[in-house]
Amino acid sequence: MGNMEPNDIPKAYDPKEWEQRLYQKWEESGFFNPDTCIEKGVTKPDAEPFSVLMPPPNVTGVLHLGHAMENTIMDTMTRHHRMLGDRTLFLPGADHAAVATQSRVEKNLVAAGMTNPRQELGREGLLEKIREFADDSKSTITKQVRAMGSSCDWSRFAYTFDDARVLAVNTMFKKMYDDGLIYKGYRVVNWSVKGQSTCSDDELEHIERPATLYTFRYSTDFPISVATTRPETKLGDTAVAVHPEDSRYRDLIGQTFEVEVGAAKPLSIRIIGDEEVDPTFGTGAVGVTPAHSQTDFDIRQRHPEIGLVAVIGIDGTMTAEAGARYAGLSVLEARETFIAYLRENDLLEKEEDITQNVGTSDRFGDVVEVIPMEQWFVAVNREIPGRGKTLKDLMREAVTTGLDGDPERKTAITPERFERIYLHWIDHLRDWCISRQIWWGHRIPVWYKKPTTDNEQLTTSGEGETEIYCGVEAPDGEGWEQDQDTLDTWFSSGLWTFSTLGWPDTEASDFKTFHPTTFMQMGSEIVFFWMARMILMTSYAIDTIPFKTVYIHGMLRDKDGRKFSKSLGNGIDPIDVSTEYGTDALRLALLSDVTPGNDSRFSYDKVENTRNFVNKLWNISRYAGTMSGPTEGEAVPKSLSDRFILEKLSRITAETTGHLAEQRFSLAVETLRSFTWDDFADWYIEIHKVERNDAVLRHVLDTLLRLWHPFIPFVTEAIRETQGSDAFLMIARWPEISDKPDTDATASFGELRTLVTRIRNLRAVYRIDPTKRLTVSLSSKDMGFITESFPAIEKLARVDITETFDGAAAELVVSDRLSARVSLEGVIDIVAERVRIGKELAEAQRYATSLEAKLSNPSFADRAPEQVVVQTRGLLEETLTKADELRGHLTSLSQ
RNA sequence: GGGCAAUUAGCUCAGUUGGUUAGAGCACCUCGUUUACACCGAGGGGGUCGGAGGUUCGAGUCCUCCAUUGCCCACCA
Repeated sequence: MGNMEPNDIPKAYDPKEWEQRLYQKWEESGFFNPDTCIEKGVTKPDAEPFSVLMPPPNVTGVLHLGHAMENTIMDTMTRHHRMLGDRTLFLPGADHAAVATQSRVEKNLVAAGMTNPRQELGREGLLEKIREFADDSKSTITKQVRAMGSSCDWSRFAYTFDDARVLAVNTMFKKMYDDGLIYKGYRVVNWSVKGQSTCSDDELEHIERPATLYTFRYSTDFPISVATTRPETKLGDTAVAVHPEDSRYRDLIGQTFEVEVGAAKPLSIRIIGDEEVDPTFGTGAVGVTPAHSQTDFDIRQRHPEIGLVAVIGIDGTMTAEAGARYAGLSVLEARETFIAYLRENDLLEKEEDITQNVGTSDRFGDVVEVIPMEQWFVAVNREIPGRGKTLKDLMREAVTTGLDGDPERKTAITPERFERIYLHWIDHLRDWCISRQIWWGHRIPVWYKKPTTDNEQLTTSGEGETEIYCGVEAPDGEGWEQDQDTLDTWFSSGLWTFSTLGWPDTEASDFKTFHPTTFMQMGSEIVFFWMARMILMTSYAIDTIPFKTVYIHGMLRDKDGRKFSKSLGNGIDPIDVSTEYGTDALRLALLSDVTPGNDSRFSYDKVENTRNFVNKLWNISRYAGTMSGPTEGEAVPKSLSDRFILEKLSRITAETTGHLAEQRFSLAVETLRSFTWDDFADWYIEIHKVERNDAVLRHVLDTLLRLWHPFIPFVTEAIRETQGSDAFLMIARWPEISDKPDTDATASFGELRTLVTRIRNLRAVYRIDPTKRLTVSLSSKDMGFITESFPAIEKLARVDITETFDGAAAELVVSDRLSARVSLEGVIDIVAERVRIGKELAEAQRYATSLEAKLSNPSFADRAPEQVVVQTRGLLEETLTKADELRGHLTSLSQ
């Protein structure tokens, strides 16, 4: 496109005219790909690498505003670093999201009329359905990410479930298996009856609900009463735990009671002493159900002599172990039956209504049962062979001292407080159950070979006759059958920063160049799921950190502070917003008023505001487009306002650069916005209309477009194009920071600004006809600093500046060196003006008094730093001078 | 029960290491058909920075306690 004439350019920026086309041009240019940037000479081959991995969105559906915010953060960082000349990679991807996706597809199938999709379709059939859904959703997602303007390298797109990632997952599994860090064990796990699968502790959502706390005795001759909210599980009790020092029960410790509870066979309850029991709570005794309680299972680890009886089965009904009377009943039916039994036999001592938190499956929604099963686990407390440390140790080191005390291998967390939260979480971390019984996911790379059945002796002997093989690929030979289970989706997510870069090939060029990655961002709700697992996997397998910096953001809420949710129906599709207001406006709105780690609100008011800003920038460029003459030229300052705008520009360049380096996105946006609108548009451009220093105006605009580009890539690139440039702004260089401050210009221009504002204020106060030009005379000890700006002042304040004049006038004291007389002959009455000046004088006197008080305090002079004292003294002098002048004016007005 | 945040103008929020008389956007009031922009311009009103103590020459900023709201963790059986 050629250089557009200013009147060819529409008055309002229309995002629809530009966004798709610009994105396509960017993408086709290949500059999203760091290798292309080097080939085309945009980036030096030895440039510093910068890499950021997109947290892969789940292929469960469409993206929401939260994703839009994340993409904006990542893309802003990416574009900034690309402009800094770094070898920049923003790698996109998608997550197969095991449970989440399968449960979504199953729900859809049920809604479409199926009763039990797993049965009706079988493993392969269901997987096929899920694959179709995932592919569909993947393409929607990538379209949305493009629409957000994300400058990611699509040629490197990674999927957590593609061949390269399967290789990484299996390699990692085998490595951990060989190191004894992955084991198969019979332990209690969280079991979702509805989903027919395990879930990890972190996949539980604790929901508060009312419950009844029953206090009862197992039988009349049992010496201790215990309390529970889950009476039906008491059929699996094998012990009662008391505090070892509790005088009430101390003598009973070690005894075993056979108690008849109306089930098939009596319970065998042993009294044990355990430090964890709180003797002051309830009866001071705990009925121990090792099979159906995580903490009780832990008690059994400490007291292996007690039994383990599972009374709830995987279908959520009572087992035969619970006794004939209960077997087959649902837990609720069993509860009622057991309570009825206790009542009949006068064993129930107390019923209390309490609220309790129950763990529910965050995917399937049902209350999770704790059930003992054989599952695969990652051992977090086991020493890693040859390293003398556990996985937990590594996870701690990575964010505190750095791995092995090496600060180069330390991850910095923003905001810092999440470091403490993370460490606290590690303290409570148990072995991680990684096996799932769902089908959509990485199949556990373990194969079993049963012995040949003609040897009857072996089969019945029940001893280690099954061969086990763990490997990256299936073993050779006949008769091997792969483990039916799949892996927790976070297992593959944990490898994300390196499985995407070529690992396990540690010689892969991407891996060597871009790992550890530079920057990561994520929502606070995912820190434990994901950040912790990435750190675990990376420190274990590669002995380094996954990323150098992680920025944690809060949750995006609606304008009333509510979460966005399907059930509330308050969801907003980012694409709708960007279609209506433009992607740039959306991006700005998502970064505004946000502080790290805290939730933020999204409202259409905000987007409207940012849209208006984008339009303002557009019109600034339209104004610049009205200038004639060559676009090149040294930006030589010729006036005070030139010096001011250049000085301020270099200052905000430094500030913006600093804010970006510290991920203070909101401050960066605010800095740029305020400069663009308040300084550049409202003052400098208005002055340019009389001073016409085109070179400076163009220089400022050009620099400003670069500074804005990482935040609002589309409109800035569009402006670049209307200017007739054929070089992408996307690969332009980030502005240099100048190191020669011109602070004098800032102060002097401030006085000019105050002068103009004061005159405008006079007009408003006295309701002076806006079209009437006023006469003004200026006086100063040193007029030199402002004379060059007379035309500007005359235009901005609509005045004519003269030497002196007679007649009624308002006296304005601008500073200690500049004051003005504004002719008000026949415009205002003297009395009103005296009142106005009187007010101003009173204010100055009040301020002077407070400054004097401060200075006369002896300890202020003693203890405050020299600079502060001098500054305060200067302020006082200025204020006193001003007060003097005002007093003079007041006197002259009364004559 | 433990931990972590938040509490600043009517609303939504900034305020980097304690240092000029606390800011922005929206909303509000007054004025304006100035040739970049009404998705605009000019001017203005509005806050004892949740409460109470404390440290300091000086506190929105640091400490203690309290209140309210939110989040995270935790199977008081």
